[in-house]
Amino acid sequence: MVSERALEVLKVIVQDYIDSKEPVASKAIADKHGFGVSAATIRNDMALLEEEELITAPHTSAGRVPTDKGYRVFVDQLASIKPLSVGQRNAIEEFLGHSADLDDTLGRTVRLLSQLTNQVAIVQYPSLSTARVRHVELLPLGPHKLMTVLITDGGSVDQNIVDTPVELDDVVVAELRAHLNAQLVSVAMGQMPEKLIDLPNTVSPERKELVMLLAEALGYAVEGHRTERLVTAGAANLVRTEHDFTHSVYPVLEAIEQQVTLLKLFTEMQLDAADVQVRIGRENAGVLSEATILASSYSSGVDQRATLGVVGPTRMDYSSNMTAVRAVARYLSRLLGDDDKERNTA
Amino acid sequence: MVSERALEVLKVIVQDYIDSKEPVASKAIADKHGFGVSAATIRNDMALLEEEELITAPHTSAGRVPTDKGYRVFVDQLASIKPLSVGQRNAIEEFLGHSADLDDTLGRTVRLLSQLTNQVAIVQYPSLSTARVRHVELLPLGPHKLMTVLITDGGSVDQNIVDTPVELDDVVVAELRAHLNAQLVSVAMGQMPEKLIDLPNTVSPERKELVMLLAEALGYAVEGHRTERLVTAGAANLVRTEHDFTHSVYPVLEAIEQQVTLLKLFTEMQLDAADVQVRIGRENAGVLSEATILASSYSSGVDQRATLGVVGPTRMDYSSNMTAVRAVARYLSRLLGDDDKERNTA
DNA sequence: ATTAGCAATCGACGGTAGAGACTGCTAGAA
DNA sequence: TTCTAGCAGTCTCTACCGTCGATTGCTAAT
Repeated sequence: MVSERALEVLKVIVQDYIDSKEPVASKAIADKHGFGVSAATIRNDMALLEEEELITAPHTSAGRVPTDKGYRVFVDQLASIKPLSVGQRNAIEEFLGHSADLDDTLGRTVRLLSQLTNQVAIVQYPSLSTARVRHVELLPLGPHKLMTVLITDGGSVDQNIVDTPVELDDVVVAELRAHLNAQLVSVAMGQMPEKLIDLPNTVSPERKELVMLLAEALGYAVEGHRTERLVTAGAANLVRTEHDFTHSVYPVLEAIEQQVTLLKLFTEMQLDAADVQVRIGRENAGVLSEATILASSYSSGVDQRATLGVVGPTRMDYSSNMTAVRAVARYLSRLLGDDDKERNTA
Repeated sequence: MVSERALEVLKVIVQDYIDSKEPVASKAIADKHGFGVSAATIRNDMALLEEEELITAPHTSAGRVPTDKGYRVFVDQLASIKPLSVGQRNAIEEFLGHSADLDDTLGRTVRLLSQLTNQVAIVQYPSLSTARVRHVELLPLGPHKLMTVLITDGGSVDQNIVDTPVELDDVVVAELRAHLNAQLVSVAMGQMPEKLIDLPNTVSPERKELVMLLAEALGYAVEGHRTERLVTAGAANLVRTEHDFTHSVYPVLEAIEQQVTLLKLFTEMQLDAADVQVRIGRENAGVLSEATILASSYSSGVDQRATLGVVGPTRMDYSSNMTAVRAVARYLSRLLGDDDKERNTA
């Protein structure tokens, strides 16, 4: 077991190393942070910490750097909570204002988070399988062209254009619209595929073909929403911190762009939705084994949770980044949640 | 003036350098590409080319690399047109299929272009100031909530949610919808702001306040479309080619993410809309002075042109990348153009 | 448990030497 | 003229050496 003071030493090592990017020496610790003991004593503690694999020395005559395990202990037990800086507060305030729709809101959020943390920020679109259809609209765009619009109670809107084989007048369109809404409103997105398959059977035979086309178009919209999606910002930040990676950041950037790895990770992490989750270095498999992921979940209405977070080198400012992620997640929840409440009372 | 053979030598230097990333030596040229002359003769030609500042030697005992000017001559006079490879053709074919709307189409396009060229790909949204309003829709989402939907003949759709101070029944909404369409359909997006300002004056006083809210919401949609936007893909590719930049690629990536630099550049280049435009190294001001931009314009319906292209190091495969950019631009024009034709005949 | 002192280890830096890669030049051949 | 062969000159690259400084781990004393 390591002593109380040894843990303090670990804390100082992590903080100094994050600051300076240089291995931290025993003398530097004794000088700067006193503890009332000499460098030799610090060295003994460091030997202990090394035995516990919490720190490691790049080579014999160098100071020590934290291991993944060391960062883990730091995050779990030692990190003090930094309040948001004035600049960060201002940035969040400025982020307020008109936001047109979900796309816009999430786009702003991800840029905000990237600016606050100086890392790559990632926001997952809410999984809409629990969202419900609020309204289906049909808009004639011409005698043979119809636009379907699918609106959910999450505030998302999707449209598709359908070429109709037969000419449609407004009366028919109005009938179809009424019928579709009667059938589909309040259906959860997760139930939509089966509902849509069944849809053609709910109309008279001569309408069947047409309704199949409409069901197909609505199916695309549903599909586009059930598919998990991410938005990212601040990829350049990863290049800035390139030296913290032993190999190239290329595969990391690629993984971020491909999304699939991160989506898997986010779904895993979301299982436990409490506060900010941290995955450090080798705790992540594959190309992300040199990176740290901070993530938190946010809610966009009842039962709809999604994840947001940042990706960066293991050598990052855990305290302030965790604060930022937490703040943005809460903020976004409030923004989307309030919106939702408003709608429910409306 | 440089001789015919000297130009051939330049061509070989460019091609070899692109391949090998190493300065090209006179002996290598004589060995591989014969010319029926000895390395000494090639050296004489190289001295000439150096005098013309088409090539340069990193140091005394090294081969030569092309200068920006050398690449320029290569592109203008020497580059042979490479047909698309089978793989590239397949990728483009595969890109066919259902594409839901403009966002989706451009998103696929930019990923396609990035894959074809292994560079950062960029697609500009069509400037919609010449697009016209096709339809305005009002959807009641509740007694105090209304969604406005603005559809243009470019196929783009924008929606906003409005909280109405008074309760609205379907009859009123239908009236408003009819009125808005009567006033706004066929108006060019460029004319919309003034039209919208005038809009409240076209209704009875008791409706005025409400219509002002609607006009504001529609205004956001118009604004969102007049604002130039870019989508990008393949940022990781820039990191892959990092060594071709003397300094960090960080500012380059940042400029791409910020968009503003590229938008300016694209607008400049679009002036002359013929074929693929190339800007090499120092021909670009600022942070892009070590990069090359290939761009071509595509049309999305009558009079609506926008730009698309790739950004990469000056040391890139001009022949195949120019072919790819050209092909994708034509392809996208056809995709959007055909769509438009269909609609016009419908 | 702590400390002072000291030997040992290793990276960083600078200088040197040799090998290898090209070029530029010169004198002569086609 | 145009080209070529040959050669000296220049520069990079690599390896090697030695020194310097930083830092540790150990030991013996407190």
